[in-house]
Amino acid sequence: MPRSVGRRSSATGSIERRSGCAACVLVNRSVFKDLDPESLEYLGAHRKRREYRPGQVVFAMGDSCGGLHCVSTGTVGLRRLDERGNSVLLRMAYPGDALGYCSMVQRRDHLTSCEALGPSHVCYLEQSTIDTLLSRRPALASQFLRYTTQELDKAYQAIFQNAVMSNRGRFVHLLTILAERHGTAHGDGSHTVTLPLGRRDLASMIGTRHETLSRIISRLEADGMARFSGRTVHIPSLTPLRADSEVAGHA
Amino acid sequence: MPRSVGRRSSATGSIERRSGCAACVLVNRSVFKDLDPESLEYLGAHRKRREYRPGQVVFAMGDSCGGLHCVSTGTVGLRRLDERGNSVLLRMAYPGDALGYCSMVQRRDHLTSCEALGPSHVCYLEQSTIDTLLSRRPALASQFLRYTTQELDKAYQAIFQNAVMSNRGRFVHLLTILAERHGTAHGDGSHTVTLPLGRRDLASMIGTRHETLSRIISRLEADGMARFSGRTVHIPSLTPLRADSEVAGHA
DNA sequence: CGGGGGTTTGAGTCCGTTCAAAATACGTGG
DNA sequence: CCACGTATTTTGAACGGACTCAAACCCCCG
Repeated sequence: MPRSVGRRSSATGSIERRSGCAACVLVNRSVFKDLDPESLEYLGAHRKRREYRPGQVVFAMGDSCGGLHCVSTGTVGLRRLDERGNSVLLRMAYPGDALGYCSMVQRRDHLTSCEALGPSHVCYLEQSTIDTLLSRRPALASQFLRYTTQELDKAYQAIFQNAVMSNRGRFVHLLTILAERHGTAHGDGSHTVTLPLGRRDLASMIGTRHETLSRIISRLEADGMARFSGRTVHIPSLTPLRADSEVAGHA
Repeated sequence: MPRSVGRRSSATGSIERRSGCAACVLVNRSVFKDLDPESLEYLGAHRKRREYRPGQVVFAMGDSCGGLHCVSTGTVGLRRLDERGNSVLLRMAYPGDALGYCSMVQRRDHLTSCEALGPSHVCYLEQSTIDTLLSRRPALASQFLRYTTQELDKAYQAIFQNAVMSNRGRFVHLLTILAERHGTAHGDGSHTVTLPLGRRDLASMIGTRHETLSRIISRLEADGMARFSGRTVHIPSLTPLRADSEVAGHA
């Protein structure tokens, strides 16, 4: 059972300086962003904050959902599995993102599992805490609604692009997104990206096999669009990548 | 501009017998299902109900979103297009389903277009009407939240299946879903389905070309799993279809 | 009877998958 | 620090599937 840090305000990380969730909320743009100080205080007093190492499981498919998770630092992934061992990384979540809200709202067991992709901190909020806050602050429900509809739009966009783009186009598109999140830009417009995922998970995100992804990567290198070395990618320029994912028809 | 029927309670259809949305709400399970009679009355008084013929557009991508649409009768489709003429049918909606709520919640123009797939009735509710109701009945926000999270779960499930299943598996799966909605069961376990879509849209829903879909259909007929004649499908038994979509690995 | 859209079929090519093996990176313990 | 075992990634070859382009077909409607 996660316990650890709790509400101690004199803890190590700089994020612990301020009590509760105030620090998170200020730097990020979570669903709690417009909450008043009193509610934030309440939230901070009732959260359980826990550290996760890469690969560690936050919750698993089939687990009962007793509340809401919220990413504080790091990167986590939502994964779905089936009986035959297929694994797909459905979504990546970053500080401020909520996790497990579908199951919480519907009072149902988790349909996806969640694991840390890098060193991360994830907070946990009991269902009762959220319910109390929702009844006291109706505006919070609107924020949740805004958040879920944004995610829904993203999901539909992903479905559309999966239907319309080629494997290569999908990967190039994924690469540009990852570059924005995990890349550092250099003066000459080139970027260096440290991917938070292995080949298998990258392949699952574009709906193909890791062998196929390897060949796609080879071709990208042959075209001079990127150089791959393990999880490190060097991209001379994002422009041709974006152009590629725009044009890339179905085959 | 849609106008027409409005609040007249002595109109033609049987659904018009009861005033307002009460009839819709009772038979279906819309987001308004648990609303009190007074609110339903308010809703019914402020809705604009309109009839659509097959192919007619309810709203289009880029249109400003001034409120919420709700399917009353029939079947409608949500479609997304891109610059190069690609068209994907993202979702089908049935009586009780809400449309355009993402754009309404986010106060943004529509990202998808919506058109009637068969003869349909769709109601329109002004943003202000929904806002008033939301402020008077906070429980309505919870219902919306439940609805959007359900749709989000469906979307993720679709992404997962697109990533994991073959074209044939995806189509068989789609076929079983359409059979449940649009099929009539016979005594011997066979079903007759009248598809509400043409081949092109069917193909777009599984992310392939209509030529490829034609060949998939040929193979299904060769396997004796279904007989196709235009938009009419006869399915001897759903059992082998379900088994097929379970097993069908990626290729 | 002649469009015109939608659907099916055909041939060729490319792409993606499978199975298998080699190469590389990684973590552990000696 | 190196050796080792393990997991991941890359590459190869063969097969099947899917895409493109194109033509024929069908059906509904004017």
